[in-house]
Amino acid sequence: MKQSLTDIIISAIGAAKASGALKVEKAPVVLVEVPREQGRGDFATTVALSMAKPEGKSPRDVAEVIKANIKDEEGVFDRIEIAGPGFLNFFLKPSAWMGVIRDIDERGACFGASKVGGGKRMQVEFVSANPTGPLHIGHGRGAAVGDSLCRILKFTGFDIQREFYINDFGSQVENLGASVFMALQRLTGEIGPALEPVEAVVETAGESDEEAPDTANLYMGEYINDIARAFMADPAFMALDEEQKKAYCREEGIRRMLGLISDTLERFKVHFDNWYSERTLYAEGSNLVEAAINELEEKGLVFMEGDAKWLRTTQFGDDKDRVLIRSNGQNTYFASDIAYHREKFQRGFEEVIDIWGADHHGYIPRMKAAVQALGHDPEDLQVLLVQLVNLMREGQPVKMSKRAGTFVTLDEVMDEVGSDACRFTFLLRRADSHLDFDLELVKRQTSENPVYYVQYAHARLCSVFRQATEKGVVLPPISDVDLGLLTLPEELTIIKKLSAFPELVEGASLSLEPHRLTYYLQDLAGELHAYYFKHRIVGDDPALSHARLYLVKAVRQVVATALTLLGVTAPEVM
RNA sequence: GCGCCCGUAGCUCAGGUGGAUAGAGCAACAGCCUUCUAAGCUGUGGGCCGCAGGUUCGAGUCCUGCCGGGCGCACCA
Repeated sequence: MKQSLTDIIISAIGAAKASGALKVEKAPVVLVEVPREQGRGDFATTVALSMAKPEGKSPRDVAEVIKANIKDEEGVFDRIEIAGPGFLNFFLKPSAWMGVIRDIDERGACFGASKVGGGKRMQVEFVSANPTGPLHIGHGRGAAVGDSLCRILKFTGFDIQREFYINDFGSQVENLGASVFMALQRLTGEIGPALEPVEAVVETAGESDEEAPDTANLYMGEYINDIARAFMADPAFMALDEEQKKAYCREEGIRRMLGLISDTLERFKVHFDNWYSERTLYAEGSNLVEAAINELEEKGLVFMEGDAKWLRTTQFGDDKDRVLIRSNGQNTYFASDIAYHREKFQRGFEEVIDIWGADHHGYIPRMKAAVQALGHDPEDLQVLLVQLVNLMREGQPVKMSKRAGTFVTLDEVMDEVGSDACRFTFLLRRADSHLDFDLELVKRQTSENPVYYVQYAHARLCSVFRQATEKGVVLPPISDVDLGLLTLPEELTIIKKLSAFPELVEGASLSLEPHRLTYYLQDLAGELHAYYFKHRIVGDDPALSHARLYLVKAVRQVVATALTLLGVTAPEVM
């Protein structure tokens, strides 16, 4: 709708040029938008304002010329007005909108899908939690944002791979192994009872592990004991010697933790296409970290200083140069991250999106610099920051403490509020703004909670169809239905909103902003509820009933599609 | 001290990539169920868009400075 209008305006300007009414030295950018206020038409354009200066005419005069040159071959315009300083306001005939309902009926779940992505190969890496503990609520937000974004990107024609990066190389996994081993020793009585239970080490989204292995840094959660108990139950394990047991605790511990993480994610409806192990980068015979550093060295971007090896990231806009290999000979995490990102591009991805905790924002310039140093455009790496979540209960902050028996893990939050409410709430704000997650509020099934408001609209419409069927209503093919009977203002409002869905999805995709969908859904659900309350869908007049049923069928479809893009279910009964 | 993000209604937040008279939910108050789901609807009040300049036909949106809040500034991961 918007696009065809844009074309009409462009050809009107072309016609004006041909007749000499306008000079048009440079083709103007024609932007068509939906005016905020009622009464200013269905669409408006400001071209006349931007063309006034180069044309040497007043904006209103330019608008007048454009208007005079518009050809309405299909008869969609009710009228065109020139308003204010030179806006062109277009008022469409109601009949011009009805095609949307047919379109939705025809395309079903594909309505809104597009090919703007052009099949571009993209990878989205998110969550990437250390395999040292269960996922918590912060990971949950990253998972919800990342997964919905992937759904939206796919829907708009991008070729997407979801990747989880496993940090299984550094000291944190040594800590995990040591933790499991110690739990084992305690459970078998080899060492004394547990120390005074220390608060579980709960990491924030994005990870940061302190210091070297040391009992003070071991993980103490009950999940560690669970893993140890499972090992104890295995006679083959108990027959191993101490060194073998330690190694098993580490390796099998990682595997089990990843299993738990994966289970939680699946339950959250998040599925990764690929799990990439950091160890891969250090594979014998093909050490990718060495290879990456060598490549940078060949480009003359590496230098030695103070026995350390540095990358000249300042050449690409970073504030200071960064160490790749420390003076003790060990690689920095940055070095393996460079190798990792280099490898992503080598796998053929044209664009790579990383989703990080917002506390890592300082890391972006050096990573972008590294990507450039490797010869890529800095825009080929997009970093999406996700702010931390404040977990609350009844307005009071919840301490992230296992000992206090408060909920911290994503599983526990899902137990309490459910996956749908959890995901929707995470997507209720833009990713980079702080989010208060109030367990009581999210759990509450009232109007305070937008999730149910939207889902209810879907369930309600399903119910309408059930009732209609029970009454013996048989919906004829849409070609036999007179949609022109939909003349109520509420009906037109809804139809216009439906027709805006494809461009909304496109905008959410290109700007990487899944939260736009939650706002759209609340809007659409609101219009539907108001309409439903005020008017009967199925009444005495069969022709009108049929038209209205097709209208609400379209609403139900778009609500379902949008919810699916958010990873939230569209219930048929509530 | 330097860098990034944020500041919009009492609260929580939306406001494509500058457009016309500033948006929603919640909270508050007053109403609506013999009729397709009241997890719903209707109405009312509520604003110096942090402050001060600048850019232009036009600024919540872009630029500069200041104030206030968050985060980050390792040869950690």
